Amino acid sequence: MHSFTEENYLKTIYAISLRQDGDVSTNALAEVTATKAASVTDMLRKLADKELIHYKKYQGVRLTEEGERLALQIIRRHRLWEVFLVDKLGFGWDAVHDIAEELEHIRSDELTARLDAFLHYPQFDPHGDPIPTQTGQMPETEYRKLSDVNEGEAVRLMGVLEHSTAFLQHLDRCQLTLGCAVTLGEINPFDRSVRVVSETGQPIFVSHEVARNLLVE
Amino acid sequence: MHSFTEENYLKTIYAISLRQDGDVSTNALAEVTATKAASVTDMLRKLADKELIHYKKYQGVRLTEEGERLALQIIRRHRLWEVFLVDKLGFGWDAVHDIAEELEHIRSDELTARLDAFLHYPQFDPHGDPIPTQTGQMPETEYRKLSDVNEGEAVRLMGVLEHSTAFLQHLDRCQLTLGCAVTLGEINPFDRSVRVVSETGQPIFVSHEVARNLLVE
DNA sequence: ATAAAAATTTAGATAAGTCTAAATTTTTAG
DNA sequence: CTAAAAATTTAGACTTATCTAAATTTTTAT
Repeated sequence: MHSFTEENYLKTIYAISLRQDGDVSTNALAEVTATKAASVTDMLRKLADKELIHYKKYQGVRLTEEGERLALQIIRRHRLWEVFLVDKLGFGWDAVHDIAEELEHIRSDELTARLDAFLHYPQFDPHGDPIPTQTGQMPETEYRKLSDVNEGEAVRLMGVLEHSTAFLQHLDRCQLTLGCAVTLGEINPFDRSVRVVSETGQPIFVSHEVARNLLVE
Repeated sequence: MHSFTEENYLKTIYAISLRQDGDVSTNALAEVTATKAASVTDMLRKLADKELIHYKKYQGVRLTEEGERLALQIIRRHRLWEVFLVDKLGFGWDAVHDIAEELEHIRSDELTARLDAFLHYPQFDPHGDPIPTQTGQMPETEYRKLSDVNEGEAVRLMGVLEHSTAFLQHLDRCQLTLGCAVTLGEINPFDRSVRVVSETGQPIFVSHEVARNLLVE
């Protein structure tokens, strides 16, 4: 079987692949896993031996089919546990990442299936990220960034691109909750900040930095 | 902080201490942890350095106050997760031990407290074992073994001493469920097997081996 | 009381995952 | 196009938890 650490590398390779095209570099992995490039190289050799990644020295890596299957399994478990922590245990959406990071490594298909049923087969986690299916499909979403929406459009907040505690707590303070409907007011041409109006009619000022990290439909 | 492995040793030392008096031997630990005596010795030196156990070479070990506090914390988490797995996810009581063995190592006091509340502060796990309190007290129970009960007495099944899957499944097949009331019929003088009669009037034959591992009140 | 048996510890080795420092390859800029 | 910079890999070392084999201590049985 593969270790806790190997699972984290697979998950990280998948995550980096999503936000760029081409292969994933050693340095990018070192940064995200908070290790040194030399350590990453060692692990890549190991994952390549197990045929979980395609790896050519100096050329970066890409998951094999089996590697991607495993990565999606881990992400599925992570997101299901996040739903559990928020919906059932009442944690804030900004407080669940680290705990889910541990829970995701419990490799029991029956546990995952029962948890899924207990949560009524959720399709999205508390941050709006889609939950991969049992068969390893990542549901497609067609969300736009709030920063790409035009003045006057009415949209609904569906997810976040940034998952840091600081960002999520900022959204809480602004009353920007997933699922809430907002209408775009004028976009400030100087700093591209924007005023949005929530269902309750309350105006909320949103910086471009925040708008770039909010997904809407 | 202490490792996953150190936690398992503490838990094991506590468990062995309960079922014998005097200090716990290296060999006993090696057997339960499925390692070799030499490996146990190494770990004991380490736990002694951290002042989690009292250890004198060749003399066996005993938990310090801090060691016992940690052991009870781990056992508390283990048993709370077992309640979750059985009561909320619908696992059989014979199928939860291994999964709880992994969940117990997630060291978040907030997670444990919220799980406890979500489960409505259970006092016993699915096998009738008491759940240590948040402050590290192991609730006392005054159960007798079914093998010590006299003919004609009416008792209620409250727990098990043996936790193997095989034993628990045997009880399921006999319809011997925790909480069920039974009256003792005659004890066979030859093999000390006993006939018990359940609430429904159904007679159940119980070997001495089984009776020795059933706790009643 | 002492020799044999049992239990325990020590010594030295291994595997996983990490590190630093040095070497190598690839990329970039003039 | 080539030299410097950046990225990556290799070499050698460390830590944790384990092992086997040998040495030591304790217990047991005569």
